Amino acid sequence: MAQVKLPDGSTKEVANGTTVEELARQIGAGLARAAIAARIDEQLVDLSVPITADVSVQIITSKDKESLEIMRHSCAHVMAEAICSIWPETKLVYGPTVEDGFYYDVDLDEAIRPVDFELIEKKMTEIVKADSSFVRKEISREEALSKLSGDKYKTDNINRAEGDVISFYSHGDGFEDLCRGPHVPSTGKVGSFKIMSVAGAYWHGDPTQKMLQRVYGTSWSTKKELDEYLQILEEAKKRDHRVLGKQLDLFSFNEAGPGFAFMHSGGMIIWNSIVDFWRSVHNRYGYGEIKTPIILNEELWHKSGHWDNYKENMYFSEIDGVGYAIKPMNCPGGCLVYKFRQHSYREFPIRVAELGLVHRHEASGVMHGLFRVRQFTQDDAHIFCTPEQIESEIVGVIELTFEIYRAFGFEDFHIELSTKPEKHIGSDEMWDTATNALKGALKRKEIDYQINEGDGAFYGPKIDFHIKDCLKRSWQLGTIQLDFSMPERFGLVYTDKDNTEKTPVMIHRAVLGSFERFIGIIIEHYGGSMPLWLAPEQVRVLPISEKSSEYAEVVENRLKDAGLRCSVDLSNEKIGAKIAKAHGEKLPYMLVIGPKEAETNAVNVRIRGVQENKTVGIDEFLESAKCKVVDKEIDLSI
RNA sequence: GCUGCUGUAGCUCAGCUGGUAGAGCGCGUCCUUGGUAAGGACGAGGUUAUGGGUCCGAGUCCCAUCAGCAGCUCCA
Repeated sequence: MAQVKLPDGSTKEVANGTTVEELARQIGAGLARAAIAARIDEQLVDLSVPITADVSVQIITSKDKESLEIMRHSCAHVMAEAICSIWPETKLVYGPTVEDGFYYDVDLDEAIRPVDFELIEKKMTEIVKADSSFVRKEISREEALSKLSGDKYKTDNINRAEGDVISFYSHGDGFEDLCRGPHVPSTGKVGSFKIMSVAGAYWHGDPTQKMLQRVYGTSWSTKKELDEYLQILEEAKKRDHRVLGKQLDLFSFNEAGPGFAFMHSGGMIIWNSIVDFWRSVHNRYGYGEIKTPIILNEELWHKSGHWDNYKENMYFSEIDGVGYAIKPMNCPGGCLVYKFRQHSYREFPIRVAELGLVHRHEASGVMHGLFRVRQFTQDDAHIFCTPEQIESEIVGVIELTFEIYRAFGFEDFHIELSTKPEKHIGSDEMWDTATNALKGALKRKEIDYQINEGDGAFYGPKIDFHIKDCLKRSWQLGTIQLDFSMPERFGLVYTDKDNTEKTPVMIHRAVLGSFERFIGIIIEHYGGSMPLWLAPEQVRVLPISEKSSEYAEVVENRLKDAGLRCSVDLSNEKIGAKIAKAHGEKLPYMLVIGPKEAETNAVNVRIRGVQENKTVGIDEFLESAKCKVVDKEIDLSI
């Protein structure tokens, strides 16, 4: 007999060798029906596992979050069988679960196309209907290796697996796959699924290896959950900044310059509003602002180390027979400005910001709307200071960064610290000092962070800031990078207290990262419905008919005098159509006016997304709107 | 850069196995002068991404180039 401890604290005695499934049945028929897998002493196992000692057991049902992963993994096996039955020459590689679903990498010369998904799903449905059991078989590592000796992918998987026992799972007639498990008891329990997409993926993520086909699928406990998930995907699609940018006439791309964004006047209003805010904050934090040239002599880039470490991403040109480079970063230019005159320790720290336009030749396949472009504006800054000042300067940058993020409603951030990469300049000692300074500042601000070993820039370690948008998607924005080597390379010095020349420390930092990308992020974050202070057009006056054109002009002038961005819709349309059009353009405020309003110097205010409307005096509206702009308020209600 | 898919009117898309382009929205003109999420009529718009090829004939089939999309690798 074995003593089984259950999650509610109770114990149950069962015969030695009782399977978990039998245990579930003894507890209750409902539980047995709902059971997907189990956890024995912290380890996830199949229901068919026998209990042979005193253990604690938790039966996992679809209510537990672990079940979804198990289900999806099983679903991946079902998909693998379906693919193998359609294309018998398929070699299976690896099929894990991912967030929201699973994929299976397969080696198959014939391309699987989206039109084939239906066929795969049909085959899967047959396998699910058969409801055949998942059967686990364990053999020794040696046996497994000889069994699969002809299969380089599975042999590789065995070599990567831990332990001496290698397990296989089979279901139905003949389908078997190397797998750690656990699995749902039978193919009928893989949930509601859908094949999502297919794309190429290198074996082991290594570009020198064969390109495999990665088939993505998703599965959920119920059809309803699957439909909800597909619905959310639809919603995210509507928020796509590439779609909204086109629809709202904010920016565009053209074949004439792949990866180079064209900012339209609407997009530039958003841009300039952010710049105004950004400048005011930087001014308050003691930054000066400079602007350095986009094209600089190639020699400079040899000196900075970019030629050796970043050449493949740079654009080059020639002027009067002399080599020039288009800047991919602003720091060398910043160093030249520093060098323009002498500096004393008394001036330190010197904080110099630059909205620098940089060009980087990104691989053609990685471009993505405003998120990944070949030309972008960094909200860069370089701080020159003494080693003693590093920590407090970093603390200052962190405070400034958080203040800016909060203005856009980003409250959920996390920080990552990246250390020395393989390709780097500077001594190990330098790297240690720099890395410790960053850690010190984070400790002082009591900020938790994650460490990414080997992920730093070639000239120094860095801290990266990540934010989460309203759809809980994470984005990297700001970065702080310590640099002890660039000042040395450029021969930057300052005169210290003891009247000797010393090399300053240089801190590179960006808060928003790239203006282009940040604008893309906030478009998605706000779903195109920009807060008043960022909205390209803030108010539109909608006269009921031509008879009110004159009063519309009066209202428009009042709005313009108050500094609000506005227009009047004088089109020959009924009021309903004008409202619908303004809503489509995501106008924050619509002021409906007719003879009634004209009589009392009033406006009837309609707010974006709100059905009810309210008549107020012009002055009252202006006062409220002006305050909302100044306070960067998101709520539009008056 | 790699793999796969896509490219038709300003936008979103239709166009079956090859037989000389179509809708809705938008745009223009006119009618209508209206009270809160799209009134009506008429009309203008396309070397079907580009360049080759097969064919009596190509939006449709084949090849190349360019661009976009989904991923992979890389990255702000």
